[in-house]
Amino acid sequence: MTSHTSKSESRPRTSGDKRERILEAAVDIFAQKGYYAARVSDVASAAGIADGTIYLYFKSKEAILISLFEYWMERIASEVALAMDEQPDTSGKLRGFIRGHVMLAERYPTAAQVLTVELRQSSKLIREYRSPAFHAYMHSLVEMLARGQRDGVLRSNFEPRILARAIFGALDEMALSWTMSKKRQPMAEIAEQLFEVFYGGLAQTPVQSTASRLTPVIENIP
Amino acid sequence: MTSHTSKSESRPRTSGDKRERILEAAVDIFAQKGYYAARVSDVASAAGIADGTIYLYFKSKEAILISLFEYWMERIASEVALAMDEQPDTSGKLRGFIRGHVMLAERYPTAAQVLTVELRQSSKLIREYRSPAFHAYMHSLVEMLARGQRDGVLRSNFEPRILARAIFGALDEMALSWTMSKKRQPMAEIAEQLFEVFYGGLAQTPVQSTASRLTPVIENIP
Amino acid sequence: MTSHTSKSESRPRTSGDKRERILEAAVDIFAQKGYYAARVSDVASAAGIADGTIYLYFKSKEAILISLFEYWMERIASEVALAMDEQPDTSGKLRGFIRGHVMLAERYPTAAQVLTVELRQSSKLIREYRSPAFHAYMHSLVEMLARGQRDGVLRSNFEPRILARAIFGALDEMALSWTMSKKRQPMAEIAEQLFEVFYGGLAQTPVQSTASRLTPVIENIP
Amino acid sequence: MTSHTSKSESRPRTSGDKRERILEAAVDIFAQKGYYAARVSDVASAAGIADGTIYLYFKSKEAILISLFEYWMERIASEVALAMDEQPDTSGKLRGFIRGHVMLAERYPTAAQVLTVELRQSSKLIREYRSPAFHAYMHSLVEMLARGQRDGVLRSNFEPRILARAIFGALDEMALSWTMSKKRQPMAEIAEQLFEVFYGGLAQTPVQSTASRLTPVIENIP
DNA sequence: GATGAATGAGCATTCATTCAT
DNA sequence: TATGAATGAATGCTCATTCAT
Repeated sequence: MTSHTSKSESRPRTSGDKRERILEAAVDIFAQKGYYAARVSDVASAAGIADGTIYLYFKSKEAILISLFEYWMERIASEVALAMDEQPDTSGKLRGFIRGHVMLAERYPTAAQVLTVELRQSSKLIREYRSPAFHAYMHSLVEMLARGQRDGVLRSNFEPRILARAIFGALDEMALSWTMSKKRQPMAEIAEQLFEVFYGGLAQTPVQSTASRLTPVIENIP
Repeated sequence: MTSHTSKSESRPRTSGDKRERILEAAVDIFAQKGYYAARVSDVASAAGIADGTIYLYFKSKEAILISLFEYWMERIASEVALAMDEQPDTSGKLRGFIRGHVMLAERYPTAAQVLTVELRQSSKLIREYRSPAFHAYMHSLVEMLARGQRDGVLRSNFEPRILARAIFGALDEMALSWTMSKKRQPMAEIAEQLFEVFYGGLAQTPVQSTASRLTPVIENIP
Repeated sequence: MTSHTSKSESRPRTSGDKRERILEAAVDIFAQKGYYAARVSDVASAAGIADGTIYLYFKSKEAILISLFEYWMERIASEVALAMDEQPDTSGKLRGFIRGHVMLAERYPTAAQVLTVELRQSSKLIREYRSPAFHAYMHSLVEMLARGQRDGVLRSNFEPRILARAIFGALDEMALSWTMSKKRQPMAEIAEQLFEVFYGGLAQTPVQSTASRLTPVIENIP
Repeated sequence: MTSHTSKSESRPRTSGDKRERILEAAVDIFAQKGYYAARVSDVASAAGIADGTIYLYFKSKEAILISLFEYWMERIASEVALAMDEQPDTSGKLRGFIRGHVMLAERYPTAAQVLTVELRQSSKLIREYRSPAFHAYMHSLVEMLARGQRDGVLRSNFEPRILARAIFGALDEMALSWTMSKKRQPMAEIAEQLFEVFYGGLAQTPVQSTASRLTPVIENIP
């Protein structure tokens, strides 16, 4: 996925692997018109190929959407995995996770739009299709929270699966409202606010944002 | 909207105001099949009326979806407004807000499904249509957070508009994953976990869930 | 049919026999929108009555069109019959016929429009329905031409049925193009030109239009 | 356009350019059922193609009618132009014009039926659409009459535009009533009668059809 | 592989007509 | 008589998918 993915304009692409060109074109077209309003022929001409050629690479229109979902969820999953791996402690891992997710949306707005808006509509996708990449994504978040609890860094009065989902929902909504808004605030700032609130709520010892803190020690006193 | 709204089965209804019957039928049908897959005639027969009669009450299929959105956003908005009004302090208001939203989804699962899944798809709705009820909903949340900050109860290092959106995203995702899951955990429990995390992250003095706390006093020391 | 028949505007009528009000409204509406594009409810509201009431007076939408046709063909037939009866000789009768037809169109343009344009479309009307009034109209013209031939005033080298039809076609087209045109020339002038050409072509001794003529005297010679 | 165009039966055609096949099928179907009663799928199956294929060649059902009109008006226009060009004098040109028009109707009765009956109905066609071919047709007739007047062959007491329209109306009606009638008289005879009447009425010196006459001499006396 | 003409199932919407009041 | 809410049959057009070239 090259940088021109984020262009909402849809001129024919003439280089690169065909399957990838179709996916790139599809992101743009789906983001512009929405999945249902988008025609397969729109995607084809944006990709600079014939309509029929689409079907040499994808089983159906919906298969394009699913592939798109998998492709981007993998990117997000690996992005957040990387960000988490770089950090030794739970605090850093959560910050990395949030930043990773949210800043990928900043880098690829059209993709973010498709993921947040269009994906919820396809009954097949949401109801029947179980995405491996999405599960990997959720799993790494759940695991991180659970480990934090085991290590005593995070409180034990929440269920990791619930909170992981809530965090995902918050991040997803952030990405959505950000792509929809006109005046876009830097995602790094948004990510920091979210991190502080979530970590503050999840941790035994909440961070004190920028200021130095004495409280942690005391906090552990029951 | 009576309790049978939540039935996913679609036997013809034979009583009540016709416009309302259409809306009730539409929730069921849209939840079952998804908005795009649902046919107008499905809605009509679920409502026990002729296809053409739909158009005496709604301009188009999409108008049904919009009406549905408004109807339920108003319910959610008034539900959370009520729950907040009953509580004097920010803590109680936030808890009421979260519980109000999430438990309405528990009571009306099909409606929740339509709101969380189907509504994101209609380009008109999300992109062009600006819902008064949704804005009222967001506004009350933003205001509550802002007041909490002014009162010194909440930290000042977050922007109410950002966090309000994040909370909404989390609640929306909770409603979505809850309606999708097989074994449904009581929403009250989920709500409590979310409340504690969010309030813990937002407040100057985080709650200590069940246990007694000494920390608050100390927390205010910079 | 009162003079406001010719108004293309369609405000509700509130007086007069209901059946007649429906016909008056129908002429206006059909002339404005065309028969197929016109809704029965348009006619009803232009007539100031409820939709269903139409069906107390007419069997169907098409029945309105047929009644309209009969009503106006009778008017045209009686108009031209009157004009012919006032004249003793073939020449005068033909002039009366032409003037009668064409000037009725001038007086009732919307009716003329419906008769010339809309009537040809209804397959039932043209193909299955045989109008008594239209036949009466054609018959009087055929008879007049035949009598002219028997009297030796008109040439014998044409078939009255053929020429009657041709004259009707010419007059019908005159009415049509007149109602369609912006700058409308007085029908009296048009009628005179048509009369002179037709009579000139049909008569043993053609008229000499504006110039002084000696021929009239001769015309009467068998 | 091959000769089977005139068959009113509508068996699927399997050869020839597809656009032309659609037009041929449409003439038959429209003549049989009328434009409004005809379904697009009727035309498609008569043309031996799928419904959707129609829309690869025509924008809409109405576009077929318009194309039909243009196609046939061009044929008529070129037919009468040819017939007129072959004749040196006004008399011969008028005869050629009348014969050309009327005998084309004899050769292509279904097309004649569609042109005379169905075309008046489409509001777009008659009211909004201005046909180039129809104007060319009328123009050549008007010019011929005007030239006749300038040359002193035709009388000057008529307006070419008016009489051209009247002649067209007469010919159109001839075509219509001929296609509607059971026992069809040869169009050549009809054409001759019309020619004699019209030329007799238009000319300074009318033709003396078959029999010798003495009147002409007298006629010329002012 | 690539094409793009052809396919034909599918559906929102209209509107003449009915009938309970 | 008069109403007008309700009906439901009818259809032009779209567009994902196929397949002969």
